Amino acid sequence: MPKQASITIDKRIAELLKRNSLSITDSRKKILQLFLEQTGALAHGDIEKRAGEKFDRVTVYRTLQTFVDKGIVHTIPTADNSIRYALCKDECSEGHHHDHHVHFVCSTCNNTYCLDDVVTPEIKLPKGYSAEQVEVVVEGTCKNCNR
Amino acid sequence: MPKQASITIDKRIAELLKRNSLSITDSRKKILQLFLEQTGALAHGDIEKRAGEKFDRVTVYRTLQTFVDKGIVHTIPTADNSIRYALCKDECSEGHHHDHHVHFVCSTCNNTYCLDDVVTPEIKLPKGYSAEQVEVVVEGTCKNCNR
DNA sequence: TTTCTTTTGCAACTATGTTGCTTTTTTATA
DNA sequence: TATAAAAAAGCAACATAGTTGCAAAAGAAA
Repeated sequence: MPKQASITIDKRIAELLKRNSLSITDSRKKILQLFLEQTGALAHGDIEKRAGEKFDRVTVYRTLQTFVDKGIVHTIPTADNSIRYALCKDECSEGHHHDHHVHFVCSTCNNTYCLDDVVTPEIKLPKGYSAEQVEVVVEGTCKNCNR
Repeated sequence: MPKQASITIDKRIAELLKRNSLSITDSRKKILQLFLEQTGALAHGDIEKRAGEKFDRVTVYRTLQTFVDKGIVHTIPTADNSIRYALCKDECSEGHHHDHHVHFVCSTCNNTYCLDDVVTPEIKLPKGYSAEQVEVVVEGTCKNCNR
């Protein structure tokens, strides 16, 4: 990786953390880097592994929780009961996620993607029910695996 | 409960198990009864509690897994990472779930419902992606809690 | 009833997630 | 840039969730 690029990413990360009044620490930098380096979503386990056993499990849990609280990442529910995390777009703010896109789980490569351009549809509910949030998870084959 | 009604339910349960070539056992009967007795979905923990500590944890896990495999119940992913189970409608068969309805989680009473009459919408995916299944979970306030 | 098959319960284990507390790191400020 | 206050990390211990192998028990079939 060229030095220039990593400086840029470092700056981006530092700004992101400052904007959310979070201390700039190794674990937070590393975990954010993992998210920036890749397109898909990450499960807690992925992060633990990819961080190279450098951080305590508890630190990873707490860091992810902090990121969710601050609106930096959002969670994606999946059928296999393993929460995945993905970076939020800019519209998310503390305590208020605007996560109106569809999520896609590839059954071949098992990656999870945010389809940021696919908005969740309106759901017409029966009388008496009112919706606060709509989660759509599509399972299928992704771009790469379909080739 | 009138005796007549419970005989009917017992018969229904026995038939359901036979149809799926499953032995008729206490735990299976009891767990199916829990599902039939209530409108919402059940999490593993709910079942363990409501079965009155009569069965081993392992038995409950295995029973639920068997029911999922046979297409008797289906799972509902939720944002809090706790899989919930609900009875399938008749169209489901072994190894092949036809679970095209929307699920609703009430943020007040925390119950999960199958909205059998609300079908999942078509999702237009970006080029290269193909869908096998679409899961829609709506969070909001249910009929009872909105009153 | 007896035999064969299926299911259960138990024990032990792995994985996942949480909490309290101490030490270390970061930040703000002098 | 040294230092005090605040925040975060690490550790230990615990709690919950889920899995596996195996022997005992229950169900099905004859």
